[in-house]
Amino acid sequence: MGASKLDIYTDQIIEIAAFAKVFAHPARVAILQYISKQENCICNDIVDEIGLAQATISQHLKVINEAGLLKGNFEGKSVCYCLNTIRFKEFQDAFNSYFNTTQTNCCSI
Amino acid sequence: MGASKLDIYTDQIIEIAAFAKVFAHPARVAILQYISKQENCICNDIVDEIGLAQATISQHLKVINEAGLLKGNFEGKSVCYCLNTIRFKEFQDAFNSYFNTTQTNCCSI
DNA sequence: TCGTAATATTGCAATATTACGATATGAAAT
DNA sequence: ATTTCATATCGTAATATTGCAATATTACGA
Repeated sequence: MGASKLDIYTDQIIEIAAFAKVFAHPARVAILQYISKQENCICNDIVDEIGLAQATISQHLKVINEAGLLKGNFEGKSVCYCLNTIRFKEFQDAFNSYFNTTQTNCCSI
Repeated sequence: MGASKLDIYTDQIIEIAAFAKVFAHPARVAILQYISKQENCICNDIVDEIGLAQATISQHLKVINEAGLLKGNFEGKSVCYCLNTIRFKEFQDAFNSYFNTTQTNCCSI
């Protein structure tokens, strides 16, 4: 096979995995970090910064956008991609919620 | 292609991506959650709980273990896998550190 | 020692991801 | 209107991941 069996997991677990997937590639981690630092973030800047082809960056941006992590002006020549900080905080909260409820020790070795 | 270009990223970014990859599959998220709840966690219990084949679970456990997230008794018939809470906390701290330094807003749309 | 129970490894098929060149699109400038 | 610039999409090749059956390993008990 190769496809994930999604029907056997709870919604919370699927959400965490989906969130983690966004960060599971260094290009996307780097892109998010870069976007948060810039006043005006257009794709070509990111291309120069990260060192991947424009098509590849655009593809990663799509993944980030589909996760709801972008906002801004998507039209015209001077696109301004920005981090959706509210959504970003949702990610952080979901991770922390998962981490904080998954720390019980089961044995003392 | 298909392989990641790792040489163009900082160590922090590669670490975050590697950490996220562990959680990027619902089976591993579920396994970690399950392990943390049990007194004695042996693989067969997990197989029954998660609903994947024993070989598949074992494979996911290997990924989790290679990330340093397991500890316990790995020998004999009655293995006891436990969550390495110290390492787990390292993951949480790395994520939070990344999240907290990546929240600056770049435009006000 | 032999069998058994529990877990790991191997090999393979199906699918997903990553990367990039080529091309399309869309808005602004000329 | 045409060109230009910035970004998106398409097509495709390379690689990675997921899942499982079959088999190997390993420790314990009879």
